[in-house]
Amino acid sequence: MQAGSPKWRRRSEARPGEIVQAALEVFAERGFAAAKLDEIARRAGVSKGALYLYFETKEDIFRAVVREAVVPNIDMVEAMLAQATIPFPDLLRLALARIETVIETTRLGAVAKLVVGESRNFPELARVWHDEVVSRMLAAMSGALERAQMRGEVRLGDPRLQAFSIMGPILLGVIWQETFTPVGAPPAPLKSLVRQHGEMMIAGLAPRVGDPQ
Amino acid sequence: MQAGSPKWRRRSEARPGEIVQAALEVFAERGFAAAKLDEIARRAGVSKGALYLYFETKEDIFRAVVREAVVPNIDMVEAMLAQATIPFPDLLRLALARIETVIETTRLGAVAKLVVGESRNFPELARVWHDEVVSRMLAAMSGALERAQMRGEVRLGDPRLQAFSIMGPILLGVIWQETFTPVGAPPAPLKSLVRQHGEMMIAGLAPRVGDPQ
DNA sequence: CTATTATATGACTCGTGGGTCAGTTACAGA
DNA sequence: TCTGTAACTGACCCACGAGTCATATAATAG
Repeated sequence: MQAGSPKWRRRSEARPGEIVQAALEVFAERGFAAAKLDEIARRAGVSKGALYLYFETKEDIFRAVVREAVVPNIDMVEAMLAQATIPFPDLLRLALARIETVIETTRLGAVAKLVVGESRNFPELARVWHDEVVSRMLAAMSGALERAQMRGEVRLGDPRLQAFSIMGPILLGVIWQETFTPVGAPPAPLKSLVRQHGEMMIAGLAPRVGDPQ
Repeated sequence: MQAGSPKWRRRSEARPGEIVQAALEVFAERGFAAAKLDEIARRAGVSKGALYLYFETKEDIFRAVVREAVVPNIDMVEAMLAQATIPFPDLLRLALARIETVIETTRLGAVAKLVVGESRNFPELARVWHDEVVSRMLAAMSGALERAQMRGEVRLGDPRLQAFSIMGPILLGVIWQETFTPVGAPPAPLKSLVRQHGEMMIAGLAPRVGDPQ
């Protein structure tokens, strides 16, 4: 054994983050049940035992993945949608572009698919995802729509349902990409999908002639 | 032991269907990995060994579930969308109403969620679902849109992307119902969602003034 | 009634992987 | 250099559940 290179190093600061990062990859690739702790440990560059220095259980690691990987990205979009000074069509175009960027630069899609797939077995996780991600996004979007309705920029209707109409195709695109493209389906071109959908929604949401203020 | 009531009966005709039915329930509740063959057997009223008289493996049962539970419903919607004589807005309203009925009267939503969740571990299953369900639905919808564009009833644009815009919110509604409603989120009112989304899409798809034929 | 066979049982095997822990190593402080 | 201890290892344990098979029973034919 060479004296110069230690077998391992003590790095208690950096470990948790590295483990979460490795776990994100493995969970995204295999799903919760099929992800093996040995593989997470290997990719994080530690032994399996080391995982238990920082996390209680496999489920605990899963929770950390969801919280750390996603929640930070939501604040940004939320803040953007809260801006009241921009005409709705422009606001929608901006928000959609931002969402598109987040999807393309993070593993958000994979995590979303993961949460949906495992929600039955981990209801608490579904609750976290709902409260900290989906619900906030939907509330921000509904809020913007409601204000736009009051200004007469958007036709009257349940703003929550309108928000569903806006967000739905994006979810479909993400799920398509994560689920069907890997098995040979033609890819869902997220960029043009978001753009065309946005323009269609702007047209579909435009107030009808003769609508009351 | 009483002579009058046999411990079990030979019912080789009815078994496979009963097993598939039971498996659908258990898979929908637990996901593939967490579903136990013992429980499927119990709900089907047989022993675990009997499952292997009719199916090779657990995966085999999963496949049978997907094929039997869903595929028959697709033909109907596909045929409806192929009708060329109806003005597009009416056609869309009819098709959406039909889809809504299928979702409400079958476990299609649960199976969809299941396939999405397990697609990484069972790519062949994702392929079956894509080829026999999603792709066909999308093709039927795109076809109707393309014909409507040629008749000048719908604004020009990539019909496949327009189909994504139409189908996306429905998927979102279904996933919402299967994922978040069980953990305390407000339900996604599928009926009104579909209706409002349909009207919005009809408005958003209407040809712009001055568009070429 | 008896023999035969298809159908069904349930105790069993065995691979797998989450979780444990006795021992090892890095490193800080004296 | 010599501890003390926090950080880390990896062989091990054991619960779990998919899949097997020797045995048992229902149905059927002769």
